[in-house]
Amino acid sequence: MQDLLFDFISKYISLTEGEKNAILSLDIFRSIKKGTILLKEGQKSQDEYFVLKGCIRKYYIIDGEEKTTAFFTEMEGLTPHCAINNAPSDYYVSCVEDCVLLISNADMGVEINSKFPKFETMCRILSEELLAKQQINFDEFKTSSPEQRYLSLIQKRPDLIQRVPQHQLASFLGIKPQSLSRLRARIVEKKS
Amino acid sequence: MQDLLFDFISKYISLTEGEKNAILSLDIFRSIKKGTILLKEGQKSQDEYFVLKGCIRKYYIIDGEEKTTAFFTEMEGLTPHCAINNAPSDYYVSCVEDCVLLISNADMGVEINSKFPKFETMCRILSEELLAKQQINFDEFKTSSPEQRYLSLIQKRPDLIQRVPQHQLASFLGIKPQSLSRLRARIVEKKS
DNA sequence: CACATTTCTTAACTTAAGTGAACGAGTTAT
DNA sequence: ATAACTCGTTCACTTAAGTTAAGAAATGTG
Repeated sequence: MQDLLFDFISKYISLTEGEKNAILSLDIFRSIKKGTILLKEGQKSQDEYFVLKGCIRKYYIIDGEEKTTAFFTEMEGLTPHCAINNAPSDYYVSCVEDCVLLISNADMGVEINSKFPKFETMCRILSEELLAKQQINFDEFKTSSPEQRYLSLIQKRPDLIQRVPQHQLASFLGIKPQSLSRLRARIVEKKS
Repeated sequence: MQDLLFDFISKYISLTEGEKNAILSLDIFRSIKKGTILLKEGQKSQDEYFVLKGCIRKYYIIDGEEKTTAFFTEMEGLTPHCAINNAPSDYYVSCVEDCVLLISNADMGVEINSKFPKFETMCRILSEELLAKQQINFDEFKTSSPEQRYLSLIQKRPDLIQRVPQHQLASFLGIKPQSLSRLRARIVEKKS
């Protein structure tokens, strides 16, 4: 499981054995059961999550309804807004499946960044990459219809459709579960 | 105009006179006329844009139609995806108004980051902040209707509604210009 | 100034998403 | 084993966005 992490890091920077040990000594690997809520609305937390295995989701509760806005799977990380500005969280984070996560906090980040400057370089590159990806996703979302979004999701993240409940996918696509059902039926209809 | 930049930077890190001069010596201030296209689809460019004054917009041309997905105004920066992965750009960037911009490129970034490590720290913090803001925006977009989005835009960026043409705002809100007109009429109707 | 172009609005019609309700299948709890 | 709950689907109905077209207002150009 550690290899997964170091393989990922090696795409960005090279680590010595000493540096690897320094990271391992932080002891931030966590195995977490499906359904566990990692962060609740209103809560203040410094924790950041990086998924080594499994899937976590971010959701709001608006007028009593769950609105899922993002999923994070293998080698994707979530830094909640509340960890940055130290304000109460607006949303929840929970495990869609049994997970292995890296759970780090800002203090550890500061410590490791000051010890290993190249770590900061990696974090900056990662943020910039993620930001660019995020912007492309947002652009695609804005410029397409729910049906197009669903078809594109089938292409780009086919695993999500399997591992995530439909009603969570629906709000991820910006629509209601009933609309997703109908939309799927419409697509099947068209094919035939 | 330089003070605008240094005031902004001072929110994140403190600069010595020497460092300020090093930045000024890069000579990256540019005055640009309204309507100028800074980046075209298909073009490869390393340039990054930071708005000191004015407004730039990012748009796609899909099936012959302009789809505006983002505006950047004072103290906001755009690092096009093509500048990161060195691939042809998917979109256009143009000036909505006469602008004063900082136009930098990746090489200059590398140079200044290696000379002044604290600059890299600022860039990382800026990316992370921007990423978090971006995610909140995306979440809001997903969880609300076009009408709610428009009302929220009036609250959060009232200037945009004044300085940007309606049809560009429409695609920014994820709808057609005609729908925005109708939606506005509907809101006025409700008020009375 | 007059002409062309762009921008915004309105209208009628079509299409798709939201809403409320009901149903069956599968799961969990008692 | 039965009851309670969740989840996905379907249906009928409502509401709003997409589409096509037309015209008015504002802007830019020769």
